[in-house]
Amino acid sequence: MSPEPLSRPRIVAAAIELIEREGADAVSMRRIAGELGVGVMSLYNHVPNKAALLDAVAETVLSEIEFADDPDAEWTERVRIQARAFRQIAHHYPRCTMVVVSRQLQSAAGLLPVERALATLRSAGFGGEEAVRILRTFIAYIVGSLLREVGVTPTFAPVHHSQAEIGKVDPVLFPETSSLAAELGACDHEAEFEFGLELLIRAIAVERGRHG
Amino acid sequence: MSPEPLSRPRIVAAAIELIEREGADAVSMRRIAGELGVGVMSLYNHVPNKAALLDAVAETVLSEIEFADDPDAEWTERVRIQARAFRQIAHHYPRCTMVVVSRQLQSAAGLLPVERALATLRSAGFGGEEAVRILRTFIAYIVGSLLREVGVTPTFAPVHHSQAEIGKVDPVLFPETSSLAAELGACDHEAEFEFGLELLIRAIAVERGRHG
DNA sequence: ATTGACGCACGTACACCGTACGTGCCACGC
DNA sequence: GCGTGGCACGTACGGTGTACGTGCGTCAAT
Repeated sequence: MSPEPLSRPRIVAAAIELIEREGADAVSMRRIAGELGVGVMSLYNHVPNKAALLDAVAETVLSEIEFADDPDAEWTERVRIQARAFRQIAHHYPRCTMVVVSRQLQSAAGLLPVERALATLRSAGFGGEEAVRILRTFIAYIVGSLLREVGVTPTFAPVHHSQAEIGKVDPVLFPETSSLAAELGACDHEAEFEFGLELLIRAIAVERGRHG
Repeated sequence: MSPEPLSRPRIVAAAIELIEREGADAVSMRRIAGELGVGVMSLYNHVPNKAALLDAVAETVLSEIEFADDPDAEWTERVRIQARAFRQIAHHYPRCTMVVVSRQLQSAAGLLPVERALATLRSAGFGGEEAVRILRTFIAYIVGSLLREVGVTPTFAPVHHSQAEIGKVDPVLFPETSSLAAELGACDHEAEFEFGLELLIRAIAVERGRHG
């Protein structure tokens, strides 16, 4: 079937493709082996186990985000760009997003965005402790936004049917929720993301103005 | 073993206890049945399947968060309190947090916090669309924070060993990361959470002052 | 050229998983 | 007294991750 030799990158690529095509639940070692036209146990010559394979998936996805950093730009613009770069994950690999977010990796791929962000913040004049704090705040916001965007978090990212679903809430028990059904049922993820991002950036800008 | 009759709440409680004791991966229908001293298939008389059981777990955990809302307080304080209430989850049910966050539920338990938050924001004078936007921003931040807190997100919530781990990063490839190893290795989750929360609340307060 | 070792694809086997289905008990309404 | 329905339970099937053994191809040293 495939003349090229089995290899770790080929296995990871097959896993990513499978996740995007059929969802993370569909991933099994047998399934991946099938995709590659290969025996199941052959995979274990290149990957120690399934958990490590999923880590590799996360790492690969993470390493593919494209940073277009301009060191001469305002730090606010640089932060914006880095945050948006992260959000690309949800676009390029929507079904992998949960995998990426739900495993913690201490590999280089996971560290590089951290390094960039810290460098940006430090060069903007923030202290070390401050930079770490700000970074953590942004990551929390970004991770939470991605989860909503890929439809995993309970706040009405319309999974394409919720328009109908949402009308069902009892208007006397949940007056606000039901009167805002239209707004809750629709979600322009990009606008939503930008809104919170801008909010955070502005808040941090005034923070910096106050004591530094 | 247990004279009390099997029931859905007893099953859910056993599942929660098991998750907290051994982690979400340890959950299996057989395992839960074992905990209850009961045959596996008996569970299916009360719960349609495992996914529904996990939904029930999420719903139960969510329904146990305690809101101490004071309708007379400033909206900023009310938002603070509601956000902190959510964070209780990570304290009371740390290992369940991922389960809660990773399933979207449209049940009453999931809707009640939404309703409360919307009511608070509307009564503070925000428009409908605005309120929904702000709510989504807060939820993104809170969810992201919880994930970091329960040690699932790749930004160095010290899993209790990372102090050692973190020293390992190459100082020439990752100068900032390695020079800030101490700050990255430690994390006062409460302070961290409060920092971002305050940032968001202040930002929204000025937002409101500007056009409404 | 022969042999040895090693890398790697693969099959088999095992323990565990979710759950469809059938069986039997027991407590209730008629 | 008798049906009936709810519920606990056992068995069984198709799926999972992976430990282990086997055999083949290639390359190194003799």
